[in-house]
Amino acid sequence: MKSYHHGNLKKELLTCALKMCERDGYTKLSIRSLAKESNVSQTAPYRHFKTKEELYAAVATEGFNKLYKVMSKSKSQDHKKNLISSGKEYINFGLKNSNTYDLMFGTAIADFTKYPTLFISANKLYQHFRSEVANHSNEKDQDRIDEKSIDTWAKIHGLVGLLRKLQAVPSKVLKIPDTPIVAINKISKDLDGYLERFIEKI
Amino acid sequence: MKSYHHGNLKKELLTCALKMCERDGYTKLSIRSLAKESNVSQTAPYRHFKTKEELYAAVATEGFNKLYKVMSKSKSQDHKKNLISSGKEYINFGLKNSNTYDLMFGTAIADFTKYPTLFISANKLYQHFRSEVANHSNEKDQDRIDEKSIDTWAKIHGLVGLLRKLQAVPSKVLKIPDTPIVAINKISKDLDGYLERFIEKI
DNA sequence: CTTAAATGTGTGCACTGTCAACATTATAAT
DNA sequence: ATTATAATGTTGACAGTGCACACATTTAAG
Repeated sequence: MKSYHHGNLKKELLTCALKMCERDGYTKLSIRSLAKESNVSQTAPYRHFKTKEELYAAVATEGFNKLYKVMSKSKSQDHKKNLISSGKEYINFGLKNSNTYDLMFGTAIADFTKYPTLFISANKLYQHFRSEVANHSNEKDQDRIDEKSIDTWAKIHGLVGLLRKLQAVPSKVLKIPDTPIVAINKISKDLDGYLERFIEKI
Repeated sequence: MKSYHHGNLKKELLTCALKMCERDGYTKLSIRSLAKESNVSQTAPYRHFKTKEELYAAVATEGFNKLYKVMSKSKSQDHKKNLISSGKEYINFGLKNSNTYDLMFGTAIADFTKYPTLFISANKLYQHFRSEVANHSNEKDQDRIDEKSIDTWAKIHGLVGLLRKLQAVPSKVLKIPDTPIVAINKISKDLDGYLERFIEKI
């Protein structure tokens, strides 16, 4: 007994897309398969997302919100602890939700300022991160805080990129010497220690 | 007067793919359009690249080779100069050839160890980079050299990712305050100085 | 010289994003 | 309450995609 109008299709499409995207990667996510999974006709999603990129943007927005959530969990008085926790959560998110992470930082969405809600969510994340860096480094100069924030972000972001490469590789490759893979693997074995040393240097 | 057999199709396909990929991004690169651009039938490329991913891998390999080339240009006695030059070249490559860079480090090629030539090219690049880091930091402990290399690489790699986001954004966005965009823009304005400070800390 | 391998073409399948025409329902205006 | 309109759904079509198959032509090996 289903009615012609779904009632809450947009939300259902989004949660469905989120799931599919994370499971199979955003390149595999098609509007048609999404429609099928939501039991509507193949063009129904177009009433809610004008293009595929708009759908991507919606998924990415959700991703930023989730990341923001886990990164603002730690509310210790110890600023260093907060930053380390955030770093861990960030890396963890990037590794566990690697397909979504890709959507957030990759090239699927060429100019993310075209999607205001996405832009806002991304900014909110940065501001939180920035405030943590500011608190930890005890810096007052705004330009320096900005530089340190980008600095730290770039490094963690890059690290996620490299660690993800490691994940994809078959384990026997770890035995081949003089390879970035084995170097990254060493770090990944003691990620906590690495992070600690790294935050120390900020 | 063209003969049935092309003669050197594989090479032509590759250079053509390289060009198309850089111009339009690898997502727009299709085997069919590649075939058309090379004036062969739409399935001819399959004789040389079993799958699209294999084509991607070939393009990415070329990318690693090019990057290696520009990064090993500087052969100064001053190790710091070498490293800074490499860093600049790396970032420059990532920004100028951003679509190829994407192919090299993104998710288009899930497991790059599946393609031996690609794997080798990537390793060669890392080894060069690592030796520069080793020379500059005057470190002997192999594990530390590895950590520092990955460390530095991650940061530059992450920086490229962030800078590319900046490139895509319309310039008026730079006026919106409290945005990572403006922070990144500040760094990009004085990339040389930033790099100098950053290498110093290694 | 024959035969196998390499490299080309053509056809077809299932899938994709997107559009236009149309059906149904919810909502706002009278 | 009735009606116009906007929102939201469906169907069908178009051009483009990756790839598999059968077939043609050329090259190279025996």
